[in-house]
Amino acid sequence: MANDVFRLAGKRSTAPRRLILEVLKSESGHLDAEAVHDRVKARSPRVSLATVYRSLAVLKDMGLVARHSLGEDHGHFEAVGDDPHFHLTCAGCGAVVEFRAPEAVGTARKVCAANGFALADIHLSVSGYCRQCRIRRRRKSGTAASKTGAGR
Amino acid sequence: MANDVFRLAGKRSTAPRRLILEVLKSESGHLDAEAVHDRVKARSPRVSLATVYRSLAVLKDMGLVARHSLGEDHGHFEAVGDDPHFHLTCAGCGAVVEFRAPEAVGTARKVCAANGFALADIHLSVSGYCRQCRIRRRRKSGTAASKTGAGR
DNA sequence: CTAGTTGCAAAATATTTGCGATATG
DNA sequence: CATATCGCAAATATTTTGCAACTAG
Repeated sequence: MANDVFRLAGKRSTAPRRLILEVLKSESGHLDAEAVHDRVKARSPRVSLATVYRSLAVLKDMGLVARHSLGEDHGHFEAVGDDPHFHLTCAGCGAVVEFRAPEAVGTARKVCAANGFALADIHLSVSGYCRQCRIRRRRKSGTAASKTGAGR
Repeated sequence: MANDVFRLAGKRSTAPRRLILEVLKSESGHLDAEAVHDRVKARSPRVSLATVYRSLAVLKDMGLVARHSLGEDHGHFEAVGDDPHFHLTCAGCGAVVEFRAPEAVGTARKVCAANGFALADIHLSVSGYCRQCRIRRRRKSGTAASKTGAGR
């Protein structure tokens, strides 16, 4: 199996790490640390949340996992696959739609080159309101300081 | 003066709000909540950090301020100006370079339309390593679980 | 005068870290 | 067997909230 990814990266291949990576690969969605922890605990109850964070950090350093700030709130993690994609999120209900945008990659490369940077990561996330949320929104408009993303 | 932005938005024009907006407009950089608070305290020492957060939320709702997750860590705020721009950040030293990318706006619009979303916000941030940091990096490579952005 | 806004202190959330125990290479 | 990694609990950082006092309209 491709369990040697760790060895090759000079890291140890441990059960928690393998499990976490497996979880992220199977659930193609975007899980936050807590969600990953839940999935992992189902199979290995003694794995701690701290280990999940530490492992995610390692996996990210290895380039196998990406972290996104989807709802502008806390982090979401995702296995890095073959083709890069980005995220469209609904500011109302939090729904997430993935989309491809090769142009964005080109843009990023150009900008990096122009500034002497070595490209590491591209984060393109678009937010808006889905149909449902636009309707809901029309009724109760301008109630109070709503959700900002400034927060929590 | 354009102090009626608040009134027009159905919000009250208060000293803290005016000050915070002014701070963000003058310092064209990207300040985090604490930095904004510091600047504001210099002129009005009794303004609390809580108020800064609450005001930033209001300003963001009004579309006058944007929040970015630049270092992947905590939030940074910026006054929304005339033309939209994006950010290139160095994963090593945290340097931030702004750049324009009208294509990205087009891409975002298309994606929203294709999914029935009403476009609200575009976040394009590219990270990489600047020249200096690439050099620094070559020496001490692969020491341990470094900085992930998973964190703090 | 009334409701939106503030300050303060306490709470909530997300993530990190110290340390002794454990398991990998 | 040496040390990277883990689990646990405690620590940190960031952002939010309850509530009484204040103030803009």
